[in-house]
Amino acid sequence: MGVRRTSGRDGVRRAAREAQAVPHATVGRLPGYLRALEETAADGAVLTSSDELAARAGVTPAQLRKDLSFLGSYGRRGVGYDVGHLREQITVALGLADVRRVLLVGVGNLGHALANYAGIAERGFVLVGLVDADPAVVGTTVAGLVVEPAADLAAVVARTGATIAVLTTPAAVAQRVCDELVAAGVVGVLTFAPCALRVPPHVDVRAVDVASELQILAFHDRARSVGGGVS
Amino acid sequence: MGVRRTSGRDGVRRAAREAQAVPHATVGRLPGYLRALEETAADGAVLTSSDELAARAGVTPAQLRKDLSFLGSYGRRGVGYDVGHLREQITVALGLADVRRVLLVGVGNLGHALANYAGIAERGFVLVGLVDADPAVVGTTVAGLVVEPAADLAAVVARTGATIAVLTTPAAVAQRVCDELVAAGVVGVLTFAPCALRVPPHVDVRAVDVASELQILAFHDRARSVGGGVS
DNA sequence: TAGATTGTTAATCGATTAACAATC
DNA sequence: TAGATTGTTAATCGATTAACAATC
Repeated sequence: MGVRRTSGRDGVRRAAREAQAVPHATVGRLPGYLRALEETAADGAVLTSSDELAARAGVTPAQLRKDLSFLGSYGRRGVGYDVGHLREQITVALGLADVRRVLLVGVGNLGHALANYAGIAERGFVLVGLVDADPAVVGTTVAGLVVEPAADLAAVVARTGATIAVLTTPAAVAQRVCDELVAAGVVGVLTFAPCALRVPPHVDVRAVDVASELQILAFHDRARSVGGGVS
Repeated sequence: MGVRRTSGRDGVRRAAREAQAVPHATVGRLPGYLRALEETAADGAVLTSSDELAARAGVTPAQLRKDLSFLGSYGRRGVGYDVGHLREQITVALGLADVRRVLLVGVGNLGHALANYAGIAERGFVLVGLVDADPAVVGTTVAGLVVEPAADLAAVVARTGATIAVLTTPAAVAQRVCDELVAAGVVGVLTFAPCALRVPPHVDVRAVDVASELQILAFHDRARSVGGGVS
């Protein structure tokens, strides 16, 4: 920890080392930059600037340049950024150079919707398996995949080589399923279950809780009506 | 801005003033604390501690106490926190004392799933309207509500008094719909569309992008395989 | 050369952590 | 009183911002 900025020779090894040092907050914004670059590319532009890209991504140009500087120096002063090249660099930085295999556990309403969500396949992932505990759902085909029983979870992970899982089970079973996923070798979990998940340090959890998001919006809504309305 | 800690007399007025000063990061964790308290209450406990509550919420006890201190002094030294009372205080702080009205725009796969998501109603919100642009969907009943046409959006906001909207439209129309929502008086937007939304300063946006979340997981996955595996 | 735009530095700001005095 | 646990302080840490030198 605390790798101090050196004068900066040896290119490749530096890039590899620095990847470790990309701040969390920056990593969280990289997907937005990638999205912005894809929009720019779709418009046919070959070159872009921190001003344009930042505007598209909804951040300040200073923030964007700072963030990109953690990945390397991929722009040209006085000129801007090559859209295709920067896109490639961010793709590599995010680990999307090769497609990641995703397993979805819990094929209820939400799981069903996510399985059919095109954005997943379009942005570097393949859905490789579906698992559910409900016998009425097991065996049905969703998004081109046959739903497999919860009892086979470990086997499905092993067979598919999934490293990332999407968890859309009821909260009551989320921790148990998560433990099984981790034991089977999954290292990233995106959970929609409204409960905290405990995982070992080598596993990464991202939690999306729709009700929590609404509650955060409610706070600001309230603050607006109660407070004097300053800014 | 920058209200300096005063010696701390006058209780009620202070609570109201300080609500303005709750840090963003703290606000983001309050829903988790509320959830943890609800679990604790369900277990029949009347009293809890920062240790227990923090464990349930997945944070450190120091973090939890610091966060709660921004709301006021609702615990008793040497004793702990009264579950019901703290729950009430956080509920009030989040602006959930009275139910917030939510409008959902975009009744596709995901919108359908969210409309039927029980967690929304259970945690302080009422779904008051559904809007979609597709004539095949308009007029159908989902989650007990009749889907209304996109052309009536402003009228639906006015009639229902919705202040918060959930946006599950395609990215291509998200900004336009968002503008209409804001013009109609909505002050909080939870969007699932994979694009940055521009809103005036008095409006709050929370964005959930499933593919972005997966990409963030991919980054850590990659860092794990490339890096030496330090921590 | 003049104008444009990056990459980096340094200053500021906000969040987290740890320790402990207050107090039940 | 002794033990427990909060609420607060101060130190640390990380993130953001703004300005500008480097350089195309």
